[in-house]
Amino acid sequence: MKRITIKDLAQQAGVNPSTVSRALKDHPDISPALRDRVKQLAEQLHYRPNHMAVYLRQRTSRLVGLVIPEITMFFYPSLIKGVEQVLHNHGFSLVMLPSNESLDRETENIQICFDNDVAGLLIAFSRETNNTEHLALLEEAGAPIVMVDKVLENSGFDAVVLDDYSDARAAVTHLVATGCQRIAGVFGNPNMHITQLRLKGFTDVLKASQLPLDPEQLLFANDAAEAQECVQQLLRAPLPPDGLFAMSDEIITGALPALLDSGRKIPDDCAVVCMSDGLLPHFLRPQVTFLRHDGFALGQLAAERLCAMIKSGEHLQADYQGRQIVLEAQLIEQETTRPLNALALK
Amino acid sequence: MKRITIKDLAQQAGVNPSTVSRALKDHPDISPALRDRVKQLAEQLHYRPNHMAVYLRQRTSRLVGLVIPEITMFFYPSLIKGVEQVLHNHGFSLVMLPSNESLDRETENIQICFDNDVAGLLIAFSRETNNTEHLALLEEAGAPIVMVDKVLENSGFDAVVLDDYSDARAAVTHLVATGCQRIAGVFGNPNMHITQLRLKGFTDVLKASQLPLDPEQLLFANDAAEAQECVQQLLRAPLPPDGLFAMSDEIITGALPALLDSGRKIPDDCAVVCMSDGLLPHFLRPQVTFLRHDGFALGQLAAERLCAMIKSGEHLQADYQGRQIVLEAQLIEQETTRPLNALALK
DNA sequence: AACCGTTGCGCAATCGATTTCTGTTGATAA
DNA sequence: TTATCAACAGAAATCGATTGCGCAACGGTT
Repeated sequence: MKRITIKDLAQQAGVNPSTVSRALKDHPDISPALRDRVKQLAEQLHYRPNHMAVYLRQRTSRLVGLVIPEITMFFYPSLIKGVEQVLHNHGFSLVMLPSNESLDRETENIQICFDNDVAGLLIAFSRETNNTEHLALLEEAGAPIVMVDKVLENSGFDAVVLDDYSDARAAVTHLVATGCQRIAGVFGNPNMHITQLRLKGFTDVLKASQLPLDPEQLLFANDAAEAQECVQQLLRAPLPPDGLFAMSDEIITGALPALLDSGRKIPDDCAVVCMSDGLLPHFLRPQVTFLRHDGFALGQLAAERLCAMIKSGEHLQADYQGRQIVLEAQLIEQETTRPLNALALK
Repeated sequence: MKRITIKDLAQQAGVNPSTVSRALKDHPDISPALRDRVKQLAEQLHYRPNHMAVYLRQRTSRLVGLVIPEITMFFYPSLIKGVEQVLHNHGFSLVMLPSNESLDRETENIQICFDNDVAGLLIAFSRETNNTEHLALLEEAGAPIVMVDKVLENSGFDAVVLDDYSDARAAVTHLVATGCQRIAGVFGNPNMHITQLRLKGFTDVLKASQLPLDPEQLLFANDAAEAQECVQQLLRAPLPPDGLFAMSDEIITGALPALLDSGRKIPDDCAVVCMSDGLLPHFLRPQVTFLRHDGFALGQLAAERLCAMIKSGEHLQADYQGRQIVLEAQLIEQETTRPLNALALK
């Protein structure tokens, strides 16, 4: 019940608390003999410094806030895992703060970070968020901030992202290359920056390929269930698609069952490609060709960057410019797209 | 950059810091006039009390530790979400501490909780854990502890669990009722208590039904990929199963593709049933009959119980006995098992 | 012998909020 | 008019760890 404090150690050792403090952190002022004696005593009594007291004194904790739009089974588990691993290696603990896709809640989460004197913040914005005003509180408090995955442009903060535009291009290009003529796209919430980028990648490829860009073939869904409905609707159209692009794990998880339920053969009736963390496609049947967006690696990168900033304090300089780190993706081909030489057969 | 403290308010208001403190928390000694003036000032200057200082003084934080074996896309996202929702409603923040299925790491996580003076702990044990000695540190510090999902028996701590034994029975019984004769089971790590309970449920039903219990039809897998291999192996046997029980989301995620890849028809060649959070089966094809284990509700229950303990302090009594809360599950029938009247047809 | 630098450690302030103990008003009752 | 008691607010201690400053003791220098 009773917690051992530095005073207890001091009393036991017959020295001043300040001396104990210095001994424990190898201050040169303390003689090796006393230092060892104190350390041994601390060991014996299972002394553990009270973080709260240290935080209070040093005005910063060993906590890092992770604010994400929502806790889902898609993508974020990987990201969280990557983040946590790196943070732990650097001696930080993770405070999980989901925003439930609400700006208000996101703002509140920032305040919680402030209240707890977090050493830094990792944030993926909700779909309601379109500026970074609510980060000012923490920024002014001197905490480093790294945006990850769902970011905003021109915010001045560091960003660790995927190349959403190019990666979407690559995915759609693959679909085009296999001979699709009417390609539909199912996207996440149109408010999100990553949706806009992926959508632009999608449309740019279709334009460049001189393929039809039917607005009715562009659908938006907030979750897997909505994506399922979207695709069902898509398939009822007089001219259904022969190629489908799914923007994310969440989308493909809804889209694929809808395709299968309609009795279509993949890829013969409709080829499919998506962007994915890479876990799910391994277990979906048929296995989907996808552009691998490694959430784990993204989380690691973001956390490493944040830890570097915490250590260096570089963000405190008046003229500090946020750095942007882009993680490369990888195309993983599966049987849901026709073989590339299908083109030659046409 | 500068943080507003209670001293700043005191200076501005021309009173003593202690008076400000009292005014802000509606102490009867403070006149309404002054109270309102101070509150307004606090509002104006965006005063936020420093949690660390409060923690230090009051010896308890608004942080709750959540220790789970691993961050995966299966089950835990739901659980975390449920936990977080309830904690947030009660004004607590969640510190995420994955153990990576390691007892050492789990022990370390407990220490981190102790160091941060958490108000309470929610824990799902790693598969290496078979006693609760490492919780003593926190217990002695007076923190309430609630075990959730992956628990140990006779530990004296509160437990919020599913009825693993009965639920497994129900699932297997359903399989038997639809006429399966050779039922195989794929389970998680055999070290886990929940595996043992579900395994016992499984075998008890087979025994009671006088069905063969071939040890080669009992397989254990640590993740979805291993489950996939297990089932592949199972299907190569001279007498392959006509019914399959998958213990969890993770298992079914590997098992189902293996079945499909073998070209089998479900349920005609092999009926399938699993235990699941209920999210995934909605998107798997074919849709699997499952016993729904609601992770979200489980997380909510556990967090509610913990918050109640934090408030009441009931766990501090010398003779406190941990309470057990069992969440009921629900059988969700799908096309992966034959219709029940198949029995009559035989 | 007077001086100086170094070593080794204690004193006390500090972080921000809370709380106990006091003390000072002003009002009311005697 | 004085005793008494609210109402109100300040001083100071407290939580645990850290740190600037001071200082004693000792060895070496001139």
